[in-house]
Amino acid sequence: MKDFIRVMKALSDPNRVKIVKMLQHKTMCVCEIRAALQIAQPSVSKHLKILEGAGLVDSTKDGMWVDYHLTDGSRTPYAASLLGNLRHWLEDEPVITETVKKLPGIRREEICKG
Amino acid sequence: MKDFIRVMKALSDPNRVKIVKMLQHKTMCVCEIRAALQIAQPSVSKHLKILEGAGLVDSTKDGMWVDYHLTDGSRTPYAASLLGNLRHWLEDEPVITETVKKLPGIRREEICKG
DNA sequence: AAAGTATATTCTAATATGCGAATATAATGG
DNA sequence: CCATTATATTCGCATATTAGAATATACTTT
Repeated sequence: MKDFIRVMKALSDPNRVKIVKMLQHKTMCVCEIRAALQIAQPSVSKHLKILEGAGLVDSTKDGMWVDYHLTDGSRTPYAASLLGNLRHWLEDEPVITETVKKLPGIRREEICKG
Repeated sequence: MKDFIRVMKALSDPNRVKIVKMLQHKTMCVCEIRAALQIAQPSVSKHLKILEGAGLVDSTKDGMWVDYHLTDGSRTPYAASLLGNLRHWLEDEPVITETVKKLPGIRREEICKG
């Protein structure tokens, strides 16, 4: 039950859903996500921690950066199922398509340092 | 997005998940649900309203009683998918099996009037 | 109509959540 | 070691959520 609730709660916030949808396109570091969502860096870190706790995303250290990427959902069937469904769900949602449209223009070398 | 978030939020509360799992077994009125969950009646009504708003449950008036039952999920693909998955998810969860075990002993003719 | 029962709504308190500023930690480069 | 940059954590505030008591509404029965 705890695992299920954690996944539901993690996906109950629009910013976290946007993060998942963005990570479907590419691995991103915190400041790239921050630039895409236009919210404060600590907020991004906290959202990522919640997504990580639910087994939806995972992180890899890359020098100064921390790369966040979707998991394969192996931790819980709930994470696996939702991640699978979210591949096609919300694809036509304006808020999502607009966010995804920004992604090619967001590269850490240019965006960060600020 | 709104519809998706509504379904996730609706299923982010243990009592509401229990309600869904109980309704998989039978249609129930408010006071039956109240007896099964051991929470106040207004709390049950509010949980049901949230589940209804998410397209997960529906209600039918039956004289003095209001029967609540699961929907067919036709309102949103999110409701449909989650209702389908919840048919098998959490089946072995202790909190759920114990709640479901009570159901045969809970009948409105005996439980209500209190 | 009046009384009784089931459900919904309102109100208030306790807790949880989301946000950003300030601060702490970790890694890189001079 | 010191400065810089990326990320994490802490803190305080505003809002949302959940719970139950009190109240309102709807239906049934007499």
